[in-house]
Amino acid sequence: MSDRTWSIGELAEEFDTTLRTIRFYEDRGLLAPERQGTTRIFHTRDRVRLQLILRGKRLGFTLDEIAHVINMYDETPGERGQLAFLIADIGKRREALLAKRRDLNEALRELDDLEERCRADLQRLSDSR
Amino acid sequence: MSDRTWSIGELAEEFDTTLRTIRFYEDRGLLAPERQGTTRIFHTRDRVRLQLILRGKRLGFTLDEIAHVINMYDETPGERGQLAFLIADIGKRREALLAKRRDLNEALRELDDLEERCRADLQRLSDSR
DNA sequence: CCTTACGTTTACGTAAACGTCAAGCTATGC
DNA sequence: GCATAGCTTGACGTTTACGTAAACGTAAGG
Repeated sequence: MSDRTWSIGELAEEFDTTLRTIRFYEDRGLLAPERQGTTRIFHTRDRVRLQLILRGKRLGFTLDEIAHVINMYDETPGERGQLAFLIADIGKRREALLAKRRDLNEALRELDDLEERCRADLQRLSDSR
Repeated sequence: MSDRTWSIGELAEEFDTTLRTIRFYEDRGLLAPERQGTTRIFHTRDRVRLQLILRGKRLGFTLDEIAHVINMYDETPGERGQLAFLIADIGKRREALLAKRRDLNEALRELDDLEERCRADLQRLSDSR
């Protein structure tokens, strides 16, 4: 597909992060952009990985957890046993995400309750005048 | 309601956290348990707050953000202007949670895709033998 | 009376995730 | 030909969220 490439600055701007952060992710082995001399060249593949990383961060995962998941997407092994392991791993990851979604939905419900109470309070203020 | 109380150790065990963590939250003003002498006595109110804090953490919010939200639940002001502010604030919080849920659902979808690919690979391995 | 369990404060340590210089290379426009 | 913009690698600093150790208080049980 798109064989466009990006500089580190372009990616930082696009995803509202910093050069330092992107370099840090490379240091941690989460990214491995091409090099032309010393300069980093990011391909679509790297871009996608960066998006995965940042999304993981927004969801409160650590970089280690994120690295784990990213490698799941990467290594897609051909061997039988490894595939079984991977599928089991996917199950665990899904459970973690679902747990998070339960937390999230609960928080949303409570927020709705709070707003309702606020609106009721406002109504009462209007009525009593 | 329940006028039961808890020791710091009981709460730590129940929510699978540590004494240090709970004390730290008190230090940061997120909890303010009763004192009998120097010993902390936690009431239902404190317990609920602790649950809120831990859930917030699981969702990747900072303690500052969590403090903000907790205070929203607490201060429920009676005045008109403050109520309007609070409602606006609730809107922002909700948007943050919804954004997080979008991220989450996307991650879940991709995980499903990956699993499907794995199962297809397994199937192919079985077929070719 | 002494241990054991549970609690307390104080204070320094630490891991994660970057921020912030410093010092230097490189390519392009004027 | 030189300033400017953007990139590079160190290396030390900072914030957040606790961990950990020291030194001590308190209440119950054998």
